[in-house]
Amino acid sequence: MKQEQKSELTRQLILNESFNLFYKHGFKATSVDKIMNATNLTKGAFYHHYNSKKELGLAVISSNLQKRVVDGMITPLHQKGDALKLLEDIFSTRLKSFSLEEKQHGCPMNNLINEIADTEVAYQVALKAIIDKWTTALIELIERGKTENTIKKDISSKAVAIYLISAFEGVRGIRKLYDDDLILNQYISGLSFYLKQLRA
Amino acid sequence: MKQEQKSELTRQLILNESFNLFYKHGFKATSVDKIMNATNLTKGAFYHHYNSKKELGLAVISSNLQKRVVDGMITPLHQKGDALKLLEDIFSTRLKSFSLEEKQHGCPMNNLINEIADTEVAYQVALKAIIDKWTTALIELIERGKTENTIKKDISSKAVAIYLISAFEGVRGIRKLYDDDLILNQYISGLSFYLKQLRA
DNA sequence: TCAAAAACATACCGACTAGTATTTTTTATT
DNA sequence: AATAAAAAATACTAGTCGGTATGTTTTTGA
Repeated sequence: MKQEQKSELTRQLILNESFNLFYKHGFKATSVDKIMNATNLTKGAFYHHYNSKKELGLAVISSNLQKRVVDGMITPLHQKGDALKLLEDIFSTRLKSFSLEEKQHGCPMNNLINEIADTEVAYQVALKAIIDKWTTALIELIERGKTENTIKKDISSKAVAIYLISAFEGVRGIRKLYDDDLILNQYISGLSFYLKQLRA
Repeated sequence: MKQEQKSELTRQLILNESFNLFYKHGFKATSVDKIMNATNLTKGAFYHHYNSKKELGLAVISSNLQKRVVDGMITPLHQKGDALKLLEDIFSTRLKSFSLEEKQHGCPMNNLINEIADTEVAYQVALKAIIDKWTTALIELIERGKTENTIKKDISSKAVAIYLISAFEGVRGIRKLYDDDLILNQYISGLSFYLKQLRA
């Protein structure tokens, strides 16, 4: 195999195992040793491809984490159809589709935001980039709804976007405390009412 | 000084310094050594009063953390006056009143929820107790609004409570990513619209 | 084929971790 | 004042942490 390909493959392996371990045990609680143990490689390999754990954290955020949010929450926003219905579908369907593990461990992005965003500006910037992307896409869809006369024109698209994201990330944290989905159903019910009120 | 009083004073000192350090640097990143350094006492004193770091964590949650939420978000709910106005005041006023540090470091409870709630059932239970208290108090106020005909009767009080808490905790995390209050203003605007729609 | 470079392995470093064992100091009781 | 008990200090353990230095193996290009 070509050297470059092999390198890329190793980096991807490290990234994926890191993402999983960061998600399950948190960033600080996951050591480089544990990550490399999961890859069946050694520390020497790690520090050949990355200069520090911090650099790895940033790479996980801007590749794995970003892709996850884009695929799950942003790309679906570009579908055709009634804007409000789309919003309700995406936010509630995604929540319902989560595995038990994903419910217990919450949102990988929100976890990182709350664990490490206030320890390093670099983490802040990387995570902000994802939230900004998400916000922008939401605003676009809400604006479309306004031009199509399905969404009230006197509300702030950005305020709605922020409120939607906040509630979604918030409930994914709170769900960690419970061992059933009641709280998610309450959230969905609350979301549903909220979106209804936005209809023109 | 009486022995019992001194003991209690020391425990309080440890609890308060722990809360501050957990808040600023996270639970895992705060070692027992660092805590005891902040108290100007030694490790021997710590393990005389607490059996483990985990026990300390639980004590911080059910004393400092609980008190903070009760004082800041629950007790104010029992005031007289229009229920919806009360809700808007409490959720937005509190947000605006936060210091720069409190904006940068987010919500102490939400931080812990996202950092350690999925690592130990005991943490889950302790944190859940706070959220349940908060939810119950919110539901009571919303129910009062219904009986006073200021809040629509066909909405689920619990769903509204959960949605309010979720959005509040969510935005406190997201605010960490930014260095200004724009996001908070967007949230407040979103909240304001949401509450308006609940009015009977 | 051969040397340079890249990929990875091994062994190690000093700093830090939660927790323990033991001793000294302070307080309370008689 | 003597004694016991509580509070706190000191010194330590075995293990983990991120990171480095230096090997060995594999791949590459001439």
